Amino acid sequence: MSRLEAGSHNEPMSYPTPVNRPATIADVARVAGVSVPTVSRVLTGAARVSEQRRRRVEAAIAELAYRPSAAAQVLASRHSKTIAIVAANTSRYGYAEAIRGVEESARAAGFVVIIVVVESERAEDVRAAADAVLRQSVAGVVVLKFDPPGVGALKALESVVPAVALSGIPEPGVPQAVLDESGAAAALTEHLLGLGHRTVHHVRIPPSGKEDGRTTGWRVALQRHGSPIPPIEDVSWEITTAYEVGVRLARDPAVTAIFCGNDETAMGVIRGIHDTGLRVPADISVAGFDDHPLASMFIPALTTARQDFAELGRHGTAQLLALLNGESPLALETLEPPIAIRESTAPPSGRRR
Amino acid sequence: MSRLEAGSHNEPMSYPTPVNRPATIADVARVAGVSVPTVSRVLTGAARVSEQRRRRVEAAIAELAYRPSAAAQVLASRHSKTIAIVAANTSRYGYAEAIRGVEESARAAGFVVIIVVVESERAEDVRAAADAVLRQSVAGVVVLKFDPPGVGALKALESVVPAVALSGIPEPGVPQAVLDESGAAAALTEHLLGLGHRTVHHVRIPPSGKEDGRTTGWRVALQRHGSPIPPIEDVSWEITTAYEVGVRLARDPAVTAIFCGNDETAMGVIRGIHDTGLRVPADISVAGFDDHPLASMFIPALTTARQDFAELGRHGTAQLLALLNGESPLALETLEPPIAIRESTAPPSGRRR
DNA sequence: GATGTCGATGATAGCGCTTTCAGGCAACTG
DNA sequence: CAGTTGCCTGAAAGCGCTATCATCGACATC
Repeated sequence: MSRLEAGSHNEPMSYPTPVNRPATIADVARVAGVSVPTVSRVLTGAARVSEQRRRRVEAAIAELAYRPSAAAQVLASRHSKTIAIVAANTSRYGYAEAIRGVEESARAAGFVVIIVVVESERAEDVRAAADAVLRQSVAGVVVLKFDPPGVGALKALESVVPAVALSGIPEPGVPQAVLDESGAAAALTEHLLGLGHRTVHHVRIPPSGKEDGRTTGWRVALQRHGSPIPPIEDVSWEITTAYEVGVRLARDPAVTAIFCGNDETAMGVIRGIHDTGLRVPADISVAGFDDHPLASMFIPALTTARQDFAELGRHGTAQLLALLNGESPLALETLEPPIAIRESTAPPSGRRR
Repeated sequence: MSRLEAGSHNEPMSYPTPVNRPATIADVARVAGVSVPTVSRVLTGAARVSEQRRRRVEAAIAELAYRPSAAAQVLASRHSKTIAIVAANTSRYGYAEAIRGVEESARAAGFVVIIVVVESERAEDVRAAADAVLRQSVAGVVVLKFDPPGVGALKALESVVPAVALSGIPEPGVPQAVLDESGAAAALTEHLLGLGHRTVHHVRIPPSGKEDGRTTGWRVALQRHGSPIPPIEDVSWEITTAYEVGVRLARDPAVTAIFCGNDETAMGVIRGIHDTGLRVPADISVAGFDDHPLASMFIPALTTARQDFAELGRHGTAQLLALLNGESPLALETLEPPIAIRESTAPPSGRRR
């Protein structure tokens, strides 16, 4: 540590070099007895350095516990090793899992992740998020395009910074990884229809745009079967709204099968049905979506579509990294969620119609 | 935009100023007809600028869609506006909620959040996380000290960078926000004992250290009542392990009440009990912990302790911000989780002993 | 009228790095 | 042995900002 003071001869003598100032590249160079650029070269591998000097530099780095400043590196090299995740939410199941997937892949590739929340789809919130991203000089962005704020953020960023979207609906444009929700939603609806239900009601979670893949798949399957299309029940992310919808639907004798936008909603709906005295699936069948970790523990275990959000995040990140490498990645990568038939769906009882 | 080229007279004429290069402070200064430091002054508010110039600068900023580079600001000012969240996991319920709380408060205070995952408690993983944090020149860190990796990361960082811990056990040392788990765990255990159970079994989730607050509270309550202390059942984060423990405990006729380390585990345990043909709470009572959003929707609804992780995150962040402001915050801030008695606990049936 | 005082401004010097660029040296040519 | 090569190396410049300092009027003071 005293060696850190070696270069301080022309500093005011009043106080010595602060002992805890983190070491800089100049400190390393001094200790190793080489020039600053040489240290930089061993750091970045930009050019060859003689074995002997490399060793001295590495020793000095270890001795000083030196860590290059990311900020300085970005400034000088104009290359950033951070990527931003832009999302409207960070803690709900699908979101959190997707973020986990992105973080894992990013870290594995030596990137650091910043997380930028878009509060709403209002222009000012979208702008605030975009500003935050752009000020950070990130290498690229992964946008969770699961909802209107996500859509807005993507629009604001796609032309300014390398971006990939994670989404539930394939769409031309930006590179994206998509979990094909509409196919799985249709399969689930058809499963219910195949059980003998005359139609399937739908409880919709806040959609990403005009209509999301889950709702579309449901509608398409009903149309294909010539089944009537009942009015959609909307819920918020607040699970009690699902509970209330469950209570309401249970009171309508025409309801025998319900397809819910996600598993949490399905659990709320089932609980609502349960509290009216009806049974799932004996009286009413309920299907969820996502295969939440608790879906198979719920009583009854949920019939649902298996969505691997973490995998989605990993794929998206891989695409972004490819993009940054100049490889032009497939603009679209689709994962097909398989469906899991469990206990919450069964043939209609006949007691209802 | 042509004004951007005003300063490029001595550049090679071969190609014009790249049109999409983001504007720098120098561009703003040129367009506004002021010096660079003046622009900096209106940006940071570090000194007064005449009304007239301030307007011109603001107009130029808007015209050029200028956003100061965070990296350059950090480098020049030695003050960072980013804080790091260090955590072993980002997507499990308590973790995700705590992260959400931190992010919200940080954003409200104008900070950007980077997320650093400590893979395990192994020295190399801890070091990797600490390195990542330190290279980013963050203003401070919030460490989720919920598990051994978190404990390790905190140890590695606390003396190097302003840090606060989020935890379940009050501990002297670093400033921290704590959810007093042991009190709530004891209350839950006492609730079960009060119902007439001879003792309470415990299913432990991966603990943060030797023993976490949930386990301690349980043990203390049993001791206080002079109840026998049954061997602890351990589960991993994988919910199927909880299921298996449920099956196993159901087969032991001595088991009439179970206190689980968290709600997900409780649901797995209940499902396991259910699949052996026994009923909760009729045959066995089960209590969870956390008040997961699904806890009240589960059938039976879970008796549990209400933990507000997001609030914990907000408190921790507030402490960190105070610390950064030089105000020395309370080194310890404790939130008391109240308990919620619901359907999954009841008096013993007498059919078991 | 000479002298301070003060607020607003710009010139200048870095922050900690990477990136030219030119030099030095050894190993090859012919 | 002069004339290339080619590889390492350090000097110097500069990334986009902020901090420090000197300057310059305008105004107040004696």
